[in-house]
Amino acid sequence: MPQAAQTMTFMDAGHDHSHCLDEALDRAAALCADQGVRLTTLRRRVLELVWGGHRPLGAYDILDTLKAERRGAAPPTVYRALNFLLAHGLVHRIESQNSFVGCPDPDKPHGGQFLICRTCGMAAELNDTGVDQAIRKSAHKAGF
Amino acid sequence: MPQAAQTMTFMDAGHDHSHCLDEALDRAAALCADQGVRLTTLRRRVLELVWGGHRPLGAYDILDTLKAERRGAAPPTVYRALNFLLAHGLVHRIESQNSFVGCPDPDKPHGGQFLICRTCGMAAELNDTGVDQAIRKSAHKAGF
DNA sequence: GGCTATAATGTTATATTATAACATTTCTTC
DNA sequence: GAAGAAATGTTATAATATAACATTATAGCC
Repeated sequence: MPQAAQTMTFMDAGHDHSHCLDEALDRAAALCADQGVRLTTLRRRVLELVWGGHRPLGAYDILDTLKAERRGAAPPTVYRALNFLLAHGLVHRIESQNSFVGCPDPDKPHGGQFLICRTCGMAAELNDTGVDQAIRKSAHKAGF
Repeated sequence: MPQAAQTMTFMDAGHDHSHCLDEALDRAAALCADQGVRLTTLRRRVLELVWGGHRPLGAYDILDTLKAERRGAAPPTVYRALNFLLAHGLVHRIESQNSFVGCPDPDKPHGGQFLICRTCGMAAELNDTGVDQAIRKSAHKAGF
């Protein structure tokens, strides 16, 4: 729900992001190995797509890409992979958009707020205990 | 997205909420009059249902009730009324649930966070500038 | 009061997002 | 390589939401 009040300008031109993606995939692989769960080809590919789209992707966007790559990709194909990635903190779901983004920091626990640019759709994950603390404090006040 | 970490107990027994509902409807009517927009019978009824359900209601929950009351209620009937109410700050949408709640304080600007009880589904609106401030601060840090 | 423009609602169809249920394949472990 | 578990394939359908156009009601004006 938190959304940026102002537009945001990115300076992407000329900057190669591919190594970021590789890093993210490597960290994901390591994290899964640690946890004894399997980052299968499909799951890895979905994670790659989520990361590769430089903004949040809908499940059916991902599905469209998968369909072109493997025979018989269907909604459950995508949703199962996404649910796995969500469960292990590798992606987040942006509820206000029914869309998914890669988590830049899957190792650390964090609160789950995003800033989403109204103009370009880009999302940045907030990783700042201030917001969590304020929520916690407010929740306490409200009797939760 | 913020959710209560703990369960919440309500002491509803014996407490008559009907006057709260009346008050809410009266305030809504006043607010619409101020803004020169029409709180029609249908919109008022939907607001009443949203408030009357003591927890967030889905659009199709509302639709089911409406269907029993007026011939020809259909999805657009509900969604149009809800969109009107949303636009005028009379209800909020809880994105994580695709559900709707009455806004207890439609006159004041506020940030849109909710605490949602994991056990009973009850939602309480946060109205605390601390959270907004923390988000704003964090957004600034992130370059938004 | 009747006329007109606009807003609201009715109506039908369909888009979008997500899951259920069961079959098949793949992987791990022994 | 056989058995059990996990993952994926496959088909169908549920749940949420909107598009598009027809009809009705309302407000403002004469």
